[in-house]
Amino acid sequence: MSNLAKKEPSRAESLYLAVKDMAILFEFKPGERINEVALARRLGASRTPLREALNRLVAEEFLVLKQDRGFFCRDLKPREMFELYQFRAVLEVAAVRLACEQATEREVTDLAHFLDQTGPEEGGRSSHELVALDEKFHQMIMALSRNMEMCRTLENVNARIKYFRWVDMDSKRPGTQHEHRAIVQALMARDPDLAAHHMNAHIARRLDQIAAAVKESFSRIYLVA
Amino acid sequence: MSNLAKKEPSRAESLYLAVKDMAILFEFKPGERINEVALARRLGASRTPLREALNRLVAEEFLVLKQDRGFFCRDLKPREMFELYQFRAVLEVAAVRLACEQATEREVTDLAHFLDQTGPEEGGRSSHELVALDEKFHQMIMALSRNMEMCRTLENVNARIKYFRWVDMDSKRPGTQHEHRAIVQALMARDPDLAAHHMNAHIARRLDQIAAAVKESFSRIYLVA
DNA sequence: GAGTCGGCATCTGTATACAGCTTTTTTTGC
DNA sequence: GCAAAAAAAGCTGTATACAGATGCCGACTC
Repeated sequence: MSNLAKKEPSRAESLYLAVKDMAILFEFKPGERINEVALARRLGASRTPLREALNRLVAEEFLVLKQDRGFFCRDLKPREMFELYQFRAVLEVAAVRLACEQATEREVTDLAHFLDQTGPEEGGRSSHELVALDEKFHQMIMALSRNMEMCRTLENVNARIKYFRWVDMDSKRPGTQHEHRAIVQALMARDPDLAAHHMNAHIARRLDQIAAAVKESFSRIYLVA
Repeated sequence: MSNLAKKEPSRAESLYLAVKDMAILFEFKPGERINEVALARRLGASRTPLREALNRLVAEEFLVLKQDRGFFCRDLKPREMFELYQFRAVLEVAAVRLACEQATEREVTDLAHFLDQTGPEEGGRSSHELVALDEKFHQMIMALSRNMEMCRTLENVNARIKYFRWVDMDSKRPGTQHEHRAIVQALMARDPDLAAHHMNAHIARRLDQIAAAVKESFSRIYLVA
């Protein structure tokens, strides 16, 4: 039939995905050293492809590599989380401005539809699901900016703050949906300044809760263990 | 004396730096396949640490990895260059706004001093030197934003467009210094909107020259060979 | 003469072996 | 009994070997 049949990914590739997930979930504790031999055995591969995966994750800032001492999990520093949130705000504000120029009518109405379907408020969803939906909404706007580079960077930032967002999402914050709707309305009106204003308020609102949420993150990370 | 003596970097680390430089200089032609055995021999190492370096560069988008076919040099696509320039503008506009709030008086005057020392206009410098100075100026502002994550991302973007900037710098554009000065003055006045305006104009001015500069880049890349 | 098949050369992807550095444990000196 | 030194264990960083995939080239077919 098809020789388009997707060939299965290399060991290094699947290890990369697996270890990245583990890093996102903080299955490695902050600052913890990663034992290559043990991890390779656990994941059923040898050290060579594992190390290639680990090197990619160093470049993406999920891990840190120390000379002759090996790979370590990144730290979880409040300051770093703050900067990532700030970065996210910068990216998304720029994105929504560009989207005001670039998006087609169809795309904007699709976005509004997406909001409708995900319901007015949480509706019994887990925080993982809620974050996934929230992230999806924001990624859709980023896509409308037509800038793949910014899109890729936002994905990286999102992955690095995801754990944190799960925690943050649990300390309930109503009105998210409402804020999203304000953004879409500004987008429909093709008003970049207004859209940017709403987007910035939406994200910046969380900035001052960061210290508390980092504390909470720590306790969860170590409770799981 | 000191046991702080910096221990020399690992093979993988120095290979990473060496190959990154080669990628920046487009010593690999766009789309070209990289022969690991040949490159490893040329750089005096074995394939294992070289592949670790190459994997890092894939994560940084200097190279592309194709299943069972190896590592390839990134393409040089006008669209991609456009997006990177746009991204750079977004980052730097945000940075200068933050700098208006965050920078100390001392830092701003240092910045002005830096401009003075680098002279009114080029003064017989090579385009490599001019780009280095220009980049330095912009990185100094980025540092004033106090956001390390954005700083790191800007470094990556700059590295990826550096070749392109060398070419662009050659097709002389006077007034750079003047524009820089306008940015610093707005910064001194702590006027974020004005500073952002100047920064954006400064970078955006190049956006429409991109198609031409990419063409020119191609011819240079292949002439060197 | 164009196209296809088969075999050969080349190269990548992975496992494994080993040297050297780090960390831990044990031993020694006081 | 404690601290420092020495030895042992463990782990990383790199080289090398090998299996499997890809791409090339010539022979054969129509």
